[in-house]
Amino acid sequence: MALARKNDFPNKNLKIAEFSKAISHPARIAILETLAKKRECICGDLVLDLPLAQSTVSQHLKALKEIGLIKGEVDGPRSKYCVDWKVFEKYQKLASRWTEKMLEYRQDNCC
Amino acid sequence: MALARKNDFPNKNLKIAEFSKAISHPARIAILETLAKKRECICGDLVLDLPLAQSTVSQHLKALKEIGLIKGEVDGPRSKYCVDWKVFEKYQKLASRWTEKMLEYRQDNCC
DNA sequence: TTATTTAATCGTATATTTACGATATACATT
DNA sequence: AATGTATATCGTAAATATACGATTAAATAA
Repeated sequence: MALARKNDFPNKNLKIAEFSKAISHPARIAILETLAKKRECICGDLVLDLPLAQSTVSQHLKALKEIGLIKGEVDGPRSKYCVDWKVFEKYQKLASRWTEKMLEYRQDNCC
Repeated sequence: MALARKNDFPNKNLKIAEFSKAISHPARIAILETLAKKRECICGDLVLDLPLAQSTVSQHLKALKEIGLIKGEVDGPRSKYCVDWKVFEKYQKLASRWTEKMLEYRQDNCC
């Protein structure tokens, strides 16, 4: 979103939007799932898992890293990644609280 | 996402991504909130609420309508919208099940 | 009928996202 | 030292998203 507009919306909503955007692509969902499931924090195995080029996977990893959902660590010639659970949980709570609050407003539709 | 790629990912993940994308913009979050809170399904009041042009709001409404999260109804010269709660709940469940399943994998980070 | 109001759509500009191949870098192996 | 491997980054193309003003269409009000 354009930087100028960011001030026009409440910060909590910006955070929810940010998290949602992170998981708005199936490749990033798959990456998060794989990192969560594997005991060892996978690196280039992700490339093998996904139907995408190495550079594209790297790009998605960078996006996830930038908002803090994953952490990276260099391990010799390769890179390890893992979910940053503290951050993940923080976002998850924000998002699930929002959807639950939404559902509380539920009523018979007027249209 | 490119159409060709859609077959490369599980359908459930595509749905989660779709929902996430819908709420990946603060304007659409605000629209959903407003529609949920107001008894009457608002129309152009949304434009007054948001720091965006009428045409832009219309565009966001269209996006929400296209994936089914909201429904529209013509009421004289104006348009009423409301949340389609059945659809909202369906997506919400998908998404929250996913995040909860993710959290079950939580373990001490290896990096 | 004519004017007004409301909202969708069109045209368009700009920014962002997604994808790839090529290249660079950093470490390991020989 | 030279080679190989893993991965980040660069350059770039194409698609999509976001925003706006102008226009259109449809209904009401004058």
